[in-house]
Amino acid sequence: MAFDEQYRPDLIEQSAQQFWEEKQSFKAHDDPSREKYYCLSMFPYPSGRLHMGHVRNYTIGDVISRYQRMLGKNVLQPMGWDAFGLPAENAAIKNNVPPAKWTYENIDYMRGQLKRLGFGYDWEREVATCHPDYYKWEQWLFTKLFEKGLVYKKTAPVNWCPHDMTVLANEQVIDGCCWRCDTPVERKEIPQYFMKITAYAEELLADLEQLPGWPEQVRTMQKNWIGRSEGVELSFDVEGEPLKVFTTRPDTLMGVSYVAVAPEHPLALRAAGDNPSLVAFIDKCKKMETSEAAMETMEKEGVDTGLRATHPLTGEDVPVFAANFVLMSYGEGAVMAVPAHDQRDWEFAKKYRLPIKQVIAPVDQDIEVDLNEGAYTERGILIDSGDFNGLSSRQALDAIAEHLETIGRGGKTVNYRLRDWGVSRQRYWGCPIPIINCGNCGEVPVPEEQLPVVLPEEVEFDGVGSPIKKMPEFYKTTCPKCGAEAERETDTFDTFMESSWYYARYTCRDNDSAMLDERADYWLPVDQYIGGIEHAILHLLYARFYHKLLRDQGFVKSDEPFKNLLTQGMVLKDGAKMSKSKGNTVDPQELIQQYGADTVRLFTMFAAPPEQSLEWNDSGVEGAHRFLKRLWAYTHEHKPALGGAVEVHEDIKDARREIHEALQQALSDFSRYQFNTVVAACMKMMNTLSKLNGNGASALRNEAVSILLRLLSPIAPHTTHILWRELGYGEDILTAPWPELDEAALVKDAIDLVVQVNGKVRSQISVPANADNAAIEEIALADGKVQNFVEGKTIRKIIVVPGRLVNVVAN
RNA sequence: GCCCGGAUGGCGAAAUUGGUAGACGCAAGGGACUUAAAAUCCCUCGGUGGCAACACCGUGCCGGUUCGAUUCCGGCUCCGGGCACCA
Repeated sequence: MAFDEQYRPDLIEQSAQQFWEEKQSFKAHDDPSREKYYCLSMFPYPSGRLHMGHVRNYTIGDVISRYQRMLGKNVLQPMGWDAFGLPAENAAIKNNVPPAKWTYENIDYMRGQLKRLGFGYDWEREVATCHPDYYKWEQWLFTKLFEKGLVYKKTAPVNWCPHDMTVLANEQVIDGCCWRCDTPVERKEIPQYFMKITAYAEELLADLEQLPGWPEQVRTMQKNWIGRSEGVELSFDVEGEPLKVFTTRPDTLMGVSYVAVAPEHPLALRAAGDNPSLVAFIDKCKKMETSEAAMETMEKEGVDTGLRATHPLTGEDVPVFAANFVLMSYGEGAVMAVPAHDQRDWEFAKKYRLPIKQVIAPVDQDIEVDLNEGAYTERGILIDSGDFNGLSSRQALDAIAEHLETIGRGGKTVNYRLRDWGVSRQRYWGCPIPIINCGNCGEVPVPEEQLPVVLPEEVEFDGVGSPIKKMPEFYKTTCPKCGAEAERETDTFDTFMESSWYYARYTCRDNDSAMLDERADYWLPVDQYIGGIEHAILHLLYARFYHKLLRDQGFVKSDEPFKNLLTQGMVLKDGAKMSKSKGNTVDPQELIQQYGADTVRLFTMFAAPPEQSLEWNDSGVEGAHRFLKRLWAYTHEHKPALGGAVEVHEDIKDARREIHEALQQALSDFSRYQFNTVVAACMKMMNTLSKLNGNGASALRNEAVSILLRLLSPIAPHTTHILWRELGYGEDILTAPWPELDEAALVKDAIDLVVQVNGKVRSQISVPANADNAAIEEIALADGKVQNFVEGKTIRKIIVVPGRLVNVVAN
């Protein structure tokens, strides 16, 4: 294209993209002889159009990919679609279009948007999780895990709308009611499949230590989520049967004044038979939402079941309550309560007038314990605890655990907050669970040769239940074991299943005979994973779990899928996360049309550091565009004369130092992925260039423009691609070497220092670059302003921070 | 409720290891160019007082450590994310 005087992003970007397309610039080669770099951004749900969160995520990923490529790495940057999910079903009802059609159309549109933004993806590796070629292998792995015993079935609660007769997602429950018909939602226990993630709890926790490239906050969140706690499991005796409880405070065992069980605990259900108030309470608990947030914020209530539990050590009887705060899914669904030493138990005991018995006294005898004000929750010394009196809490843990073990009533154990992963969904638009239910053989996994179990895409979708549950042609089949008539499972998988292994499938998505092959071990682990902080726990934990499953299946050797993690901050608008459901999205399409992809990319990188949340504001885009126009106009007007070494003439010495100082900042900020200040450094460079004149200006201009274009190329790849060629620097900036700093350019003859008196800035001095501390102190004290401030005072100390400041302490 | 973050000019932000708070940009005001406008270029730009030199105050709030704190420690406030079926 002609080197137009006008900056024309539409033409520039089309031309650059065509060049990359023809050269297949971003096709990744499986070349074990080269050092690889796998850069992955979390794939999008194809909701219809890109939003600014996507643009930010994918720009960060693309900048890193292009940067690593210029450092010489063999880069893989793929893209795909997390294509199953609830929104497609909602759209299907709203627009009367089948979920598959809606999804594939969205994918086509959004792919076009990603291409328009110039992201360097290897599109040959694109995956869509709703395609049978993809989910076949997920089904296959599930059957293998079923055979290994890592999958099991049990009943678990779902949100149930009794009016629509349908299962609701937590998101579809608004203030305890159905979002469509406003009917109060109920809990319903139904059989569902679970993956034994708890079998990997210890490893998932321990391996967090292997992830120094992850943000500390994410590792902390995962650690807390897994929630390992060491304690004691012990059993009370209820009507001759053991009732197991777990406690992290066995030292308080002698202070138990009641035991509480979950409302759906078998004991509570049994006791309810002849107790109307208990029946009413259990019924009331069934009306609760299933989300933890709802459970934890509601008022703590309970009802005496009338049962008595015999204390394992004292033999005393204490009441058994059914309580709404006890979770059936955590531990054994039962807890012992010590009101004197646990605040929640204390509040409950006050409410129901239960005894509060102190058994722990503070080590420091000056501390007063007032159990009328609240529980004493610190550790201390045991009192009123029989044989254990006088022991410290720590000693008591061992002593009591040992004693329980001797009498066969319990012992030390480890408990996790982490629960097994329920993967059944009673929805249509998901991957069918590959199980056949046979009257003779029970649950039978679908044999490999019959996979995939394909989800029918041509369906009537009315929103009342999943259409495949009403399609005999789908669910009627024969048992693979005995040949009898049998029915397929009609539930589908949680969509987190698909997003837990897509990163691995990109490495070999053309393999139609195996889930993964040896290419996975070349590319994996992912060197840099980039995505929203909202995925800090669930998605990232499931993907880590899956990686270990894949490893144990022999597909990969690494223990962890993502070596480095960058959690992108959210793009907010009006103080809240931009999302379709909140209706506060900004459509990047208009901005791209008005300013071009490079402006949108540049502004997105400039607006905030990647990890910080970004409050969206349209103004400011203009500034990024102005910068690119300036760059274009400048290089058009001063086409640098190529060749020849830089002659460091006195006229341009300061300018060259400024250029290299900016380069130094840019190089360092690139390496720590802080792109906003990379852009700032480039702008500074441009400012220096605009003022450049005098002897040697032309050669410096040549050097500086070449540096600037290369620094900017990962961020604004189209503009820099065209300029690199038009100015004659080379054929393809993608293959240019990364710029290098000239340390000699940074050298200064004199250094400006700030002089403080008692920590307040009072003056500035200039000292020779080679001055020692004594000389600096002398110059500082000789300064007139400093003398004014120290007059009449005694100088106590002088602190010299080389290259920065002098602080004179005087009083 | 529990876990994890965040808060700096009118706005987005910078300050890499405790060392000049506000780099870079936006907006605003003033000026140049122009018949005019746009574009572009130049100047000013945290607050208060002052003609000025300069002084005092200032990084959500209260307190602490230090010669020196946006940065470290203790206690709050407000906002955001997650809480297992949104993805």
